[in-house]
Amino acid sequence: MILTFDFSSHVPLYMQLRNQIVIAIAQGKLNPGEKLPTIRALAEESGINMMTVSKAYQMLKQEGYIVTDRRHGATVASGKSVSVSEETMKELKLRISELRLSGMKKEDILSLCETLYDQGDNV
Amino acid sequence: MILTFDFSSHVPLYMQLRNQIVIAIAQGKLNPGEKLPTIRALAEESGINMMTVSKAYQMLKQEGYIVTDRRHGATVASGKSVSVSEETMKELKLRISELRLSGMKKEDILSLCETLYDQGDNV
DNA sequence: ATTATGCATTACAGTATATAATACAAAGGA
DNA sequence: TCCTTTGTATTATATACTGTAATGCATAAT
Repeated sequence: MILTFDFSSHVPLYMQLRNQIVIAIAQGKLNPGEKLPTIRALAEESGINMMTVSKAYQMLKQEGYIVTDRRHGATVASGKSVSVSEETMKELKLRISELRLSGMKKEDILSLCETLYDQGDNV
Repeated sequence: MILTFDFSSHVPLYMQLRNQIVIAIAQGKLNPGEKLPTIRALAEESGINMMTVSKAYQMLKQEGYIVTDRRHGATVASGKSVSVSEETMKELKLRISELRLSGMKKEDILSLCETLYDQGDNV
């Protein structure tokens, strides 16, 4: 998994990391049961602090995306116990509104959404 | 236009205000050429600081959603000079990924997106 | 025993956020 | 002309968040 960070973004690093992992799971680049890098390894590899990575892992764990074991590290959760948050819906509505105001046609927006979804099908 | 703010959210107030105005424009609740409340009026009405409202207006102006006149206040921009930002695309991908991981079917997700889009058609 | 793991704690510096008070230039109304 | 309203700018302050750093702990496999 290739991780990229935008240090000038207003989105915190731990959130950027969390988001990339969520997308990676949805895209099948990380599969249920698969082990994630250890906090220390990911921190060193990415050049960001261990606690920052830990924050992302705690968030993913709390959301049900991963499970952690004090000994075996973190693994991708198997079930679909993830519930849709209120923020997810709000953000989706916002982004579709932005696309609409940019002049995109309805069909084009829906095609875009479909494409983004399909990227999770073992591309 | 009814404005609501979540003071416990990690999303800044000025961003919450900006988002609500963008959605209102997309939904046709604010039409091109229509006047927005003055900064002072909106601040007092919402109970948030004038400068916080000003930040939201400056952001909307910079993005091309509104135009401001030192005398006549702020009005909704007419043209579709708004361009899609990189963040918009990233967020859209993220939220669709989250919906997918929640177990929602592709058709349901696309239906949801369509519904959110259609809410801009003079509901 | 040793080691690696997630996790916790404490401290620190930097940045962002929100508020507050004050003021300014522009433009319309009285 | 004088006053008011407008967006905008400045300065200051308090608070919270973010990221880093160092250190340690309980757990469990080796």
